[in-house]
Amino acid sequence: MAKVNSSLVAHLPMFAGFSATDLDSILSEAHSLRVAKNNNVFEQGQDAHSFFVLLHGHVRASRTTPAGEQIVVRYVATGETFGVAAAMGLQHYPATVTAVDDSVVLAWPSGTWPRLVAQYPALATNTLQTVGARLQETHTRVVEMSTEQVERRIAHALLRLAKQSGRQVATGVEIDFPISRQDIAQMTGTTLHTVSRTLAAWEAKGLVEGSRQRIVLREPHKLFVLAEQGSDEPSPPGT
Amino acid sequence: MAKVNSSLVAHLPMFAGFSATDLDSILSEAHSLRVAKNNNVFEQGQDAHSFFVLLHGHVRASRTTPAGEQIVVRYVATGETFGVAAAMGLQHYPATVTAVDDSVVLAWPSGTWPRLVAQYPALATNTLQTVGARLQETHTRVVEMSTEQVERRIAHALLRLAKQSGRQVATGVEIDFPISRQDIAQMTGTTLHTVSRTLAAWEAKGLVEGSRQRIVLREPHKLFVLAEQGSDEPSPPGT
DNA sequence: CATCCTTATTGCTCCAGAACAAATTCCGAC
DNA sequence: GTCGGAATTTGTTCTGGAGCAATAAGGATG
Repeated sequence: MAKVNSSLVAHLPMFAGFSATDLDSILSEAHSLRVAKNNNVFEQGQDAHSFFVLLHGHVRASRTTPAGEQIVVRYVATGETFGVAAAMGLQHYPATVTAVDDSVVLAWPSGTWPRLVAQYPALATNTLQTVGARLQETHTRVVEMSTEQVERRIAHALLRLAKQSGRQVATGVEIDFPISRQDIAQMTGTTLHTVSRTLAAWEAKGLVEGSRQRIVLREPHKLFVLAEQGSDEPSPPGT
Repeated sequence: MAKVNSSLVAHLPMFAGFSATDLDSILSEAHSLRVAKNNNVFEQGQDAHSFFVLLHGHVRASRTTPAGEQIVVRYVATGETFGVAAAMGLQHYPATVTAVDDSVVLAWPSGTWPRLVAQYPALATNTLQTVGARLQETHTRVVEMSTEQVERRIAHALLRLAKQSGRQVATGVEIDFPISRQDIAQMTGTTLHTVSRTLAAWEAKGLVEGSRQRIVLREPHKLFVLAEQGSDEPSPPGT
């Protein structure tokens, strides 16, 4: 089994408050795994055999409806936990996780969770915080979908992606993994057509630049203003 | 301080796996509190001073956007936990919780959480499961909002409410607390106008009956079919 | 470098449902 | 029982963005 250096993961929220010895012990139960771009780490409905930490790369969690439509649940950045279905009491994975770039994950068999938690209770509280934060984000998304129109939702989604996985480049902040118009549509509850049109309009205004599977935010601040108040709205007086 | 009988809460998911002695010890840190209909238990943005279990009644959690629009995050039924912001690492409540009926809650100061968890680690794992389940529900809601049209979303929302807090009555299943068209609109991301029209149409078909703040599902099964496949769609062949 | 396939762009039509606008009904308070 | 505010219903108009239909532009493959 590949040996993982505890210093690589010591700073992750999942392992906050653990000594190097504890960490080594926890890591000894895990194995690391390469997942090539466009391959699934696991699939929706499968038995939740393992839980994971993403060491390198980017993966996407998505759900498929009975009718076959997909929506993107979230993108997972390096260092984040995913697939903790078993800890949440689920027998099966509620979503499919796919590598959007060549990625490396650390995997623990779900069976080890109860024992690890019994021995290191902080694992449970750390995970609770992570899951809690995700719940808040998802509520925010529900609020946005309920109250904002498409343009602002797309702006919010891009800003969030840039914050989570943005990379400074010459012309602005680039989203650091391949992402299609379709993906953005599935994150914002719209169609790839509308996303394409919206980005084209922004590109004409110099707010973003993009090409196939690539987006650079040239003017994050202007995008932020647009996300917060919409493109026309004559800034509320008295506020 | 009002004494709470441990047998009242022993069966709740929050306290699964606790002995009567443990329970008494945990309960000794809590106090119970009456909240009259239409009063808030706490408000969005306030310091997260306590966490709660609902002993009696019904409360609603809602979020307000900067622009002043409200959306309903969820309804809490008897026995459920709410306000566990502190356990999730939040300083402030992310939503406002309002009693929709005269209610009784059990409250623990947030400061007791770390100590309780240290002493009773199962509290953390139980809470993790609860929060995890809520995350899944919220994802389901996102999926619905992304892929279904209004009529089906309303049907799903009603069925969920009926499942959670339905009461058998002569003509069907009644939702066991006052809920307005506006509330349903805020749960499904639409307007009260559209909800009113939709319910009126269903009432004409005998699917539901309703009056001010009251809804009875007369034909839950038909509503279910509608929720799953829409009102027209000619049942997919070969499936 | 020719072919194929995936992704992206763009024009056009159409409609679900939002927005606006009144009425109307119900309930609690005095 | 009358008054006043909140909840609901219902009619009408309007539009954001979905749906449909091509076309174009990249990348990958052999």
